[in-house]
Amino acid sequence: MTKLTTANKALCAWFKKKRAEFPWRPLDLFSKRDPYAVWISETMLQQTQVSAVQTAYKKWMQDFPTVQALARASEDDVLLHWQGLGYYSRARNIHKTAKQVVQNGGKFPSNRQDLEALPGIGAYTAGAILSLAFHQNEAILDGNLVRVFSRLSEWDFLPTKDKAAKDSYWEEAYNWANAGDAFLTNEALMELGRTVCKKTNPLCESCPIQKICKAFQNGRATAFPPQKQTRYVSWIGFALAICDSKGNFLLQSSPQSPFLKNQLTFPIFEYADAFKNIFPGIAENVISPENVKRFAFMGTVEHSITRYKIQCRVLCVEAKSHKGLPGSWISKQKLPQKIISSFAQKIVILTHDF
DNA sequence: AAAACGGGGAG
DNA sequence: CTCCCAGTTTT
Repeated sequence: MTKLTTANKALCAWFKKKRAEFPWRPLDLFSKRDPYAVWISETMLQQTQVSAVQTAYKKWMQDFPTVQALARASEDDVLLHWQGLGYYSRARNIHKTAKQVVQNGGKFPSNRQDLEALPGIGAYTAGAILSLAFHQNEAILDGNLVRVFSRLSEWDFLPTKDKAAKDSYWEEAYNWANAGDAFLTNEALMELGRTVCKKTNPLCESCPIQKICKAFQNGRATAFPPQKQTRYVSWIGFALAICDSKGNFLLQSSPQSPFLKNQLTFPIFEYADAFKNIFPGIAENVISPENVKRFAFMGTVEHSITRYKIQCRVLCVEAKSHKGLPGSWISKQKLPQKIISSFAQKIVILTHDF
């Protein structure tokens, strides 16, 4: 019995005993899971913390219980179910893939290549579906496993460093997947990373695989994996909430914005002088001064989107006519269902006093 | 290889 | 306030 096999047994025993209950986890640990449910939960969990996903997942599965039901739904409805999770391209890709899967007979592919050809399914999600749903010994690699592997071997590099680095991590992931039942091992490794082998304050004394962990033995767990530097960018600008006399608001996608590029929001601009109390000249790119009936500054919205720290002044404008104002005119009551992002929702609130 | 993509929550 | 989190796609 190899060292890894022994460690894997300890890991899985720990997982069976200590695992948390989640809506996407089957009561019977050994049952094969519905590939559709695995796909939805694993995609929701990408870059999103477990606690934030639970409510959205339950509602989703209630309203779209099968891939067929999802394929039939409207894009607006799908996005609405994704509200609050962020990375909305994930929802659009899911919708696309659902239609594709139904088109092809409603069965999910059961091999890596065909799965990864589907929109929104990459190496991680494909491995998750193959192992958790089909019980194949396929590997996964996510942030949790990277942290665990980095500490086990004291690897001072991330898989994003270069191809060799990526190959090392995936090779380790396959070693684990083949050490026992991958459907157990994969989830156990993620659970270990989430609850024990944490980024900060790791609980090494309760770790079931501390015997094979180099970083633990050297008391250097928190030195791994190496830190990646993120730099934040401050973004100052304003949003135009343009309405007509009946209370319809103009929504556009704002391609010149560095964020929320492909979704319906208020026109937004980066503008260093956004805090001057005048009608900003740049607003005239959207609406001509002759078409302005009245306008008012409503306040400032603060929000973070990926690396951008946003300070956004909100300017409400009543237009005399729709002429020369392309986009979608949405009634005030329907704004909350048409606007997906939390950022734009904050703007909606400020328009109430206009 | 690097940047883009969202939001909530922990510390 | 800063930082992190069950990745994928595009540039």
